[in-house]
Amino acid sequence: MRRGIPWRARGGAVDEGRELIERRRQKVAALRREGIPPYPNRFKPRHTTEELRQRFGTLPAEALETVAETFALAGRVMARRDFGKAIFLQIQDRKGQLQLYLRQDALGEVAYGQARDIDLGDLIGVEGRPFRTRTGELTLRAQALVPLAKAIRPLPEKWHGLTDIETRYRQRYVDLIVNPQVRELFQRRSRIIRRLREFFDARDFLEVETPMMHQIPGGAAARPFKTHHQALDTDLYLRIAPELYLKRLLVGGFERVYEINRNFRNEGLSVQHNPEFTMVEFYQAYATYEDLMELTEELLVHLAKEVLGSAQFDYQGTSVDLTPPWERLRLEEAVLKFGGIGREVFADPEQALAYARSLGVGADPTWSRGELLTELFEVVVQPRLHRPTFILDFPVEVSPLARSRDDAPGLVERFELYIAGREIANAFSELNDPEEQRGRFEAQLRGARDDGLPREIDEDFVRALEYGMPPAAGEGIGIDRLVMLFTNAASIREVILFPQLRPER
RNA sequence: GGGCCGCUAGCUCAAUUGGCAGAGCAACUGACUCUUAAUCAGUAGGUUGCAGGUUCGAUUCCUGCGCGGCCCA
Repeated sequence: MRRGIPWRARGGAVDEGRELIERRRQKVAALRREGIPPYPNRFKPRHTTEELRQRFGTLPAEALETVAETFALAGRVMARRDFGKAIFLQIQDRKGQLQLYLRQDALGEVAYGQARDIDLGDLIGVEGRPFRTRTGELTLRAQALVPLAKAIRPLPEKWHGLTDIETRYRQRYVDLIVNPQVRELFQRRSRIIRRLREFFDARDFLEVETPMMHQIPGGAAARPFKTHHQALDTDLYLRIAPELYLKRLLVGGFERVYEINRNFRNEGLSVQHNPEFTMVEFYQAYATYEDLMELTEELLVHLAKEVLGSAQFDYQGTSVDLTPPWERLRLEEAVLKFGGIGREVFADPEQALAYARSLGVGADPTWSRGELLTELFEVVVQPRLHRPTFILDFPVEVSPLARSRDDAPGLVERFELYIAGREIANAFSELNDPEEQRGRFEAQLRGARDDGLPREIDEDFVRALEYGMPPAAGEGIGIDRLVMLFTNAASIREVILFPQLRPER
């Protein structure tokens, strides 16, 4: 794995701190020699640091002295202050930290001698009674101590901690040990997803799981990851969207479904894009995109209040207010408004193309009006959509799965939700006319540029529509971006436990 | 893919114009039975991301590469 001179440490990712590690390995060997297992799994913690804090956090010292109960905690040693015949340790469990007090006269010489070999980062079990130190800190007076897992690598520095972004992502486990705010962020992410589930469950949606491996990638426009199934001797694609399967379920009679799961897109990485990302996608029969706008307002306000306690919060230095109703702006109107141009520009393809090129959009005459418009939108409008805004009525040629407007067949009943300049959601009234759907797919094939993307009509999806899909509306919400918003994270990598990075060398 | 920035001890960071690679924490030895970034005395720890070039001499200047960050496409 590591190349180069094999007989010397090279400060590589794996070999760093050889001496520090070697010293700790020797401690492990010493424990074994003394018959003390360094990695036992027998100790059962009966309490957490939080329980002690809740029960005794405000109890005065004298009252604490009368507590006869012993407590059993397990945790990681985060700090150590040694006084010769007494030691203070700070241990951390999933709920927080608590100080331990070890005395030679309480533990006995043998046990105390073993305790002196405890290193920062070790996992230990401890039993004892609580008391309050002279400085007022709630502390557990250790009566017995047991090693649970010896750490042979040192933790980062206690004061500055771990700040190197690359190491934080590559070794997220260390990040989580030493950076409490990171732990809290992922706890919040979990809470957001739990509330999301509750929201849909309460509205009689059925949570489902559809294939992650697709024979025909569909439901979105994106380059897929390709893989191969040996036994079937078939190429498969990691899904770029679950849409076509969820709509099959509408056909099957599940009138309200949702799925929270990963999508995979084989495209660039950025502060807003990770190759695998989590979406909630949901479909409701007999609803329109108008209904989903209201549902989305309700959902996000609900989540914000549950998770942040308010519909108003700070994001990256500016305040966001989710109080409905949110602005609704038609796509073309938005481009005209923010671009400061007249309607006539889009009446004339040449003028429109020239305008796009003047803004650095690499458009050419093969682009449809709709493609030009959506591209211009991204450049001219999107970065300036700070307040929550629904962008409505996209061109049909960029929305092959959406239902056309009854009054304007070139447009579809679709919205994208933007908050703080970021696309958060995408929804539409679903196209359920099988003939029209087939026509849209065929038009797509005809208009396909040679960009290396697999092009194939999902015949089974059309066949499903032919059985009759109830009129419906569906929506996808990017969970990672939502979590970014609710955790004030500037990069999507901050809200993904193990973001994709280039291989370490 | 392009531009800019970064990469020095396990961690966080210094190093003047190109002139002896350093500090704090962590570690190690010793002292200390109520500390809170404990304190005190001492010790050890480096292929300065990698490869090449310029130079008497390179952490420093140049080229290429790797990884990361930000911006752009």
